[in-house]
Amino acid sequence: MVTIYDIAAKASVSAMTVSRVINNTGKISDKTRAKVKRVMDELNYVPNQMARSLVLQQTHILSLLITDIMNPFYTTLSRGAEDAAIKHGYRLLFGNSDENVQKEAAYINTLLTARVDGVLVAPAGDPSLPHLEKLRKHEVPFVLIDREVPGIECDIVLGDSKEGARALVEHLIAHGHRNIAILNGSSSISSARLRLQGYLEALKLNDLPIDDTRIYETSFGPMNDLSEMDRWLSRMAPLPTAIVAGNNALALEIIRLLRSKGLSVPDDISVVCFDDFGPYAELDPFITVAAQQAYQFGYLGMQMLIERIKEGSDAGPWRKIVLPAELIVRRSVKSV
Amino acid sequence: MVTIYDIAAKASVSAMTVSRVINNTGKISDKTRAKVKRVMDELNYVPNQMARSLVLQQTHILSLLITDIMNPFYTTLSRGAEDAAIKHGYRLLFGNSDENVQKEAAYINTLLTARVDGVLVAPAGDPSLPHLEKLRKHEVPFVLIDREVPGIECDIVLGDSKEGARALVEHLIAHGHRNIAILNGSSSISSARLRLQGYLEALKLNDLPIDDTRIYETSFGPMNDLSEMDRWLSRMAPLPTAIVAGNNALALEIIRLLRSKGLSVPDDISVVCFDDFGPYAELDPFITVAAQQAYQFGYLGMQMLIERIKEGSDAGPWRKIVLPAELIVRRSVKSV
DNA sequence: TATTTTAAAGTTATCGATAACATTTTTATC
DNA sequence: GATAAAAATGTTATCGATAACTTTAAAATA
Repeated sequence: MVTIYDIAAKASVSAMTVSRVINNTGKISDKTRAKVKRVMDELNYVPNQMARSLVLQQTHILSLLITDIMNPFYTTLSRGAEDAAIKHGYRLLFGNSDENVQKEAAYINTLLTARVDGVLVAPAGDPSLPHLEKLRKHEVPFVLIDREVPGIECDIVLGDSKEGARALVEHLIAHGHRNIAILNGSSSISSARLRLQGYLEALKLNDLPIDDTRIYETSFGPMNDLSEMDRWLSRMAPLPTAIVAGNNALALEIIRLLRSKGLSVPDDISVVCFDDFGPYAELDPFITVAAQQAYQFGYLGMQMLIERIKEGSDAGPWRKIVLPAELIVRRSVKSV
Repeated sequence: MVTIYDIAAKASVSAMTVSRVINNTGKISDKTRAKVKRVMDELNYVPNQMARSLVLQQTHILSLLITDIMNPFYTTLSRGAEDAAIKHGYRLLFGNSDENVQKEAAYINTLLTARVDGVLVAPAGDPSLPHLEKLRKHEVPFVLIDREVPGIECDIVLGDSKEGARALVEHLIAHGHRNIAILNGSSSISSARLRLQGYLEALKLNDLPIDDTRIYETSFGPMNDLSEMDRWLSRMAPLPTAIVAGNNALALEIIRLLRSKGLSVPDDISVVCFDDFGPYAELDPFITVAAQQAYQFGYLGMQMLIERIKEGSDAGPWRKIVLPAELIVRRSVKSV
């Protein structure tokens, strides 16, 4: 491993001079600079970021912790976050919690030992509170995306889940649906709660009855037990004419389930959901969705995080960005 | 920031004793161990990985460098790689080169300064050679996935691109197609070259003519210029009855283009492609594909990388794993 | 009880860089 | 040409941990 001392020796200067050349600090004669640079090239020198970080007390690494790397909402969000991070000269450490609070906790411990400069987190849910408090205690700046966690004050980028859900349900009602079920994520997740609220409000405003058997909660993740979902469907008599899915992954699952039972979407049951399918919407622009601005979630969140890091302790008040969702009407809703 | 010295002072022991407690090394009395642990808890101590890495000369961080984080082939692969890395106690730094050699180069420089223990790379193409040589020169173990790079010998996980492409073309021929075009990735990418070879061989074996105007090369990435692709289509008279897309992203693009021109898939033109669509195949199981074992690419590649790191210099010969592709017949091919 | 052995600590140097201060060299000014 | 000012370079301490060696205390043996 080539170090600045090797460079220094071969160029007959001190290590400090080499450091100055590398960082372009202090005053150095052109002759010395050229000589040092030549030796650095010859020896293929690469600075050691560990050593640097140890002295400087900052790593210039940020982290993005998402809950499902297979979900296009999060991959698109990742692109936004990465673009913003790179633009400001940071590197990005990705993590994937799989909607699992334990995995998330382990990941945050790792980030703490790695001394990352900041974290952009889509928390697994309300039980993420202790980890976030741990970050706070260790003074690691963080910004939440997509989900609020009661008990923690911080910068946050949210989608307008309630309004988006309302729009989806109103759309169904406008197409004559009266018997609308909702397949949602866990109520320990703020966005799921708000989507349920939007659903309930829309029903109330249209004087439709609320029926608890038509509300089903499971994981937003992609690995649900379809047989349980199946039992839920069976419990409903009559079947709903439309189902609102709390996110895109759930929409795919319910559609798969319905098809496996010989039911057609939308001929037998209409399905709408939160979040679009990224480039895969092209596959067959089929499902009517409340599309969120995934890229912006990542980009704006990362930007806030970096600003917060640069401000340091003289920080302003917490900021909250709420991005609207856009209803994209496709072919998964039938008029009844 | 709490350090082992703070712990040491408060527990009235030396820093070395604290270090021993943390790492469970050396001999320590139960009483001392308990006391140190208590103080560590009280002060919320978290070890500094930078300092540790500096001494130990290893970071326990691995990196996965992919070319398109939005592509389900790579996100699925990422899951496999992550699972294998975590299983062996490593952390994973993700990177996204966007099929861009410059971006890849920058990323590899970063990895070098971060002193990661190893890298799993899906190289942007043959021009990635210099970066890989740089890794080699700095003795950073790496494993290639999905794409070979002439000039570099290393462990590698590949898909059987030639055979997969042949199977796709044979499938088309079996359905009566005689006029088959190919929309492929850049010929600077080994897998694209092999897919073209498979295509050509299948045509030859079936005594079909080869027509250069029916072969079009662009980027595997998701941001192609459709107008140029459009001009390619226009140059072909008559239009092909079927198109083989070199990967899933290209399939989506050509389908979008065809639809925008009022052409239907498969009624007017059949389309098949390499790589499946992950969970989005559920959206509408529509396109006939040669599906690769994406998860295994990541899992096996990461496993090889970790073995290579642990073996150290007494390494065995380079290993090459070739995973077959599976033809999944759906509804994007019409018999003619 | 004296001596050896083992257990349980402590000291010092080191990893590779940079900050802060110190010194030497060069250039400018009178 | 002497002196001050500025430019260029060097020295030392430090970041937070661990390895290698050393010392001290306790237990085992003669």
